[in-house]
Amino acid sequence: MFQQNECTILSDLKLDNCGFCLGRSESFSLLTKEELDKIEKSKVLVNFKKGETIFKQGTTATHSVSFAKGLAKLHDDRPNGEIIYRFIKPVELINGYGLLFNETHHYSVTALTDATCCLIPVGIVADIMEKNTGFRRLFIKDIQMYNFLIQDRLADLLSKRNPGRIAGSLINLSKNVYKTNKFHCDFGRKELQSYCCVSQDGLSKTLKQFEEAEIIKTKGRKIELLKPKILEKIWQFG
Amino acid sequence: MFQQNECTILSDLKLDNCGFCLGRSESFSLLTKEELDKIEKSKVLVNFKKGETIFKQGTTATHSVSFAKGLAKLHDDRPNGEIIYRFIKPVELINGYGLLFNETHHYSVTALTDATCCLIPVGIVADIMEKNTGFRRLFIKDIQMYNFLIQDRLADLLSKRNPGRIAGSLINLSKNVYKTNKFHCDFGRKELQSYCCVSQDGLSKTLKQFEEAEIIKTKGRKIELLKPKILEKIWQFG
DNA sequence: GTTAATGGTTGATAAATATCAATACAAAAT
DNA sequence: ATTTTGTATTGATATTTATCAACCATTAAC
Repeated sequence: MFQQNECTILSDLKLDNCGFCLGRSESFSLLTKEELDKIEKSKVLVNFKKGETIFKQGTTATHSVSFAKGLAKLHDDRPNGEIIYRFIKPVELINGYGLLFNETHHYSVTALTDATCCLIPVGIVADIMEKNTGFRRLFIKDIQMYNFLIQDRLADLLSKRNPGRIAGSLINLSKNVYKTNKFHCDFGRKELQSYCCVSQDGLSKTLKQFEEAEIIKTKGRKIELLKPKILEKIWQFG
Repeated sequence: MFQQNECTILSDLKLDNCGFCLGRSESFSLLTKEELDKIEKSKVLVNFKKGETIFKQGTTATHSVSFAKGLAKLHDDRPNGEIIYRFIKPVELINGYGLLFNETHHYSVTALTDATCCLIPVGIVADIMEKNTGFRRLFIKDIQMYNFLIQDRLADLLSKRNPGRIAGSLINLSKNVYKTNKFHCDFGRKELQSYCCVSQDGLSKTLKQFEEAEIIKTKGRKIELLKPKILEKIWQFG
């Protein structure tokens, strides 16, 4: 099958047009022409270089962020080190607890590649949410879904040991982030470790074990899942 | 200071009157007279015996639950065992992800003592949410707050070892559940273990260590925090 | 009062994990 | 090509934790 890459789509739809997000993010499809205009006028497109902070936990959530291009990590910076809750890819709205709970970001988002975000002032979004019931429902549902996914992943990690944690994380990367069995990570072992919630040396060792059992193949940042089904089993049983 | 117990309050305010919840749960105070009437007419008071299931994860969330009397555990039944996310005491609304995300309960709630709940059909609540903006905001905020607390606790447990997990859990029980330094648990070690995310033997041993260091004192289900500040330190540092 | 049953504790053992230091590797710079 | 720098791996060691089986305590049943 013919596979369109990110760049083609971007040049087709023009990134600075809300049609871009419309075509990708469900909740935006319920906005009226006027509401879209309002967003179009108030939004700001911002480019981030690889490694740059998109926003930081503890700061005020002034904007609703639509992630349009690149890859980012959503992480919680804890006293004992960072935990990566999830990876963010286009098009995803990043509206954690800030928008509906209090005005504070409860985690940080950092670009892993050069990235582009569309920032919409929270006031505008709140306003539209107030008036457009359909949008509101879907928008809130969206936020809740992402929060639930995070919570569920944390509970999963908490109830498993290293092999299970790493197996599950690799499956996640393959299924939900890169959507292929053979992918090149846009980040180093440090990030993979924070994502799996495992020590860095421990990660290396378990990866080696998987490799010796011919379940995966690694070369630098390239990872290939040779036997995804066995990996699923390891995930399940611990 | 004179301390009123649960029973006194109940007989004063009459449990089957919405005034009871009104006096305790913030979001209810923003309802109009008509909305309260509507709830009053459609609500059902249900008594649960100790150990009974209030609702079970996976089932459809047909009601919004206001927990009026007793103590309950909110737990996630996972393949590897249950995790207790939090304890529920009067008056708390239990509206996890079910109400705003999909119609399914994502965790179970079980009574730890004899308990009374007020069940309000979700349709009624959704209806009022639709119309009453102030209530909606506070109600959603409430749900988000509880979800965030759970997420944050999971991340905390995940980043700490046994002593830190147990210290943190004891502090939580003392500060947020029983609101005193010397309390009698309404549940056994099995539950405490699921709450701390630690093996049962491991829990015993760490409690013993704390006791030998004269940080706590235990007698059966009675626990007294002798040096809460040291406990806080243990929590912080792992 | 004795017996059974349940729940909690304890010590010994085994497994898993983190940590440390040394090494290997890869990428970038000279 | 060679050095330099940052990153990744590896083996040895030390902690930590779970598990198992035995034991003790408390309560319930007879």
